[in-house]
Amino acid sequence: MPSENRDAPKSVIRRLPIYLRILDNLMRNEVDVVSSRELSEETGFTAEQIRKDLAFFGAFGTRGTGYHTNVLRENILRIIGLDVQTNIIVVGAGHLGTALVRYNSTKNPYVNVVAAFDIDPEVVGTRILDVEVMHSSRMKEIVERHEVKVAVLAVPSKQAQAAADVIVNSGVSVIFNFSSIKLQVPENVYVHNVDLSIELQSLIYYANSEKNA
Amino acid sequence: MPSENRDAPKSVIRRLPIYLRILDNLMRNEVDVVSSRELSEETGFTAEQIRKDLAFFGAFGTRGTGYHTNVLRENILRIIGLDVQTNIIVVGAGHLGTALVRYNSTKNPYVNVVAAFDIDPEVVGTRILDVEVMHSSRMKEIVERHEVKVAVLAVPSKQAQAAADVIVNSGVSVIFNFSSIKLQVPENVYVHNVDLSIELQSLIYYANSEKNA
DNA sequence: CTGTGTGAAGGAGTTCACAGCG
DNA sequence: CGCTGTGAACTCCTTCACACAG
Repeated sequence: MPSENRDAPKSVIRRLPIYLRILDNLMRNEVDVVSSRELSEETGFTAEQIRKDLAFFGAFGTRGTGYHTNVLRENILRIIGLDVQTNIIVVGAGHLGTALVRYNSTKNPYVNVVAAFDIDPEVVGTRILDVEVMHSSRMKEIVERHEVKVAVLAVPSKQAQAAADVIVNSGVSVIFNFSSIKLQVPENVYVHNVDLSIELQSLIYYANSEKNA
Repeated sequence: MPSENRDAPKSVIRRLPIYLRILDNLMRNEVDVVSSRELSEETGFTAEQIRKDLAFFGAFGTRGTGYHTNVLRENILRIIGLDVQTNIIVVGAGHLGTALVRYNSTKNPYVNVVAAFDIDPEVVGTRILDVEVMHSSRMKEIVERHEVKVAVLAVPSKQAQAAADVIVNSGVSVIFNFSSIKLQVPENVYVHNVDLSIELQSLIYYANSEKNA
């Protein structure tokens, strides 16, 4: 019986929140039990893969029946660490940063945006929804007070490394980086890059190879 | 000698635009030649992997020397299909959509945002930078006139499937989807999903497993 | 003698096939 | 029987090791 000891494949961790969203929906519709086959239809992943993913962390299902929606949901919440509200900050209150504050405040359950940061006096002191935009010099104070775990980084590339340094110095160990530079960070800091230009450019390859129907 | 016949691994296609950006920088700095080792230092990928990626499409390098920056750049542009400007549209002119229009207009070379679309009378007729926000009913006309290849979809989840239907009907075959639902599209349409909630949630797993230094 | 191009070996993740429990 | 849990086979990609061209 495998447990949470062996470190989980990244691919599995990426899929867990997808299962979670479906389970949230099923809960709302008061569906008590769900099979890997049904999850397969919702997600597009194969049923075997879903069973393997879930079995990696333990045996949550009932043979012959399926998975109890709430049991599975609780377990996934616990595995990811979403059973307690997670505090995050957004660094950079430009257009993208602002959109990300709004997005995570309204569309992302389980996370709480405690503050946004910028260095532009024009925006410091303003609010995005009910989130205050503070000067970056206050980051450490806020991170410590709210035990912030994750920083979303959305500043222009030229300022990205400096902003990352401030983030690391504040004690945050996970950075969700939207800038297009490779951040230099200590080993114990985990950086996840999403580069929208790069992703769009690689899509163009597929747009151009669409000769076949 | 492998050529562009065998269909390229997705992993390779994802990395090509990263090489491209570095080559653009080298061109600006008038660096004529670059080795796989130097590209490795910039990207974090191993030198062998970079050579394999590039060799997949042909032998662009010079043994004992490295790659000629401009030759390699031209080849990558041609492989991806960025040697001609690519026209895209952004569907949804809310906060995220607006940020994406701005982002791609200013930060993404090689692509041209020809229009944004929405159905809210409040925003139809306004401009984001110099990009006009049009009613979705005009999408087909614009797509045909400008031979639009890619649509960026950033509307609320509830409207996402309807918007995707309009996009598909307009003749666009590649959708960059920021909504959190699984779009139902014909087989010949390629959908690339980026779900910011999901990605952030999976990051929280790593934030919580950071016990080790 | 340097750095590319590439077969061979290795590793990670997915699919298959089925044993086993409710 | 039905659906989960899981070893085994397989596929895809990465790393290794080295031949070979400039």
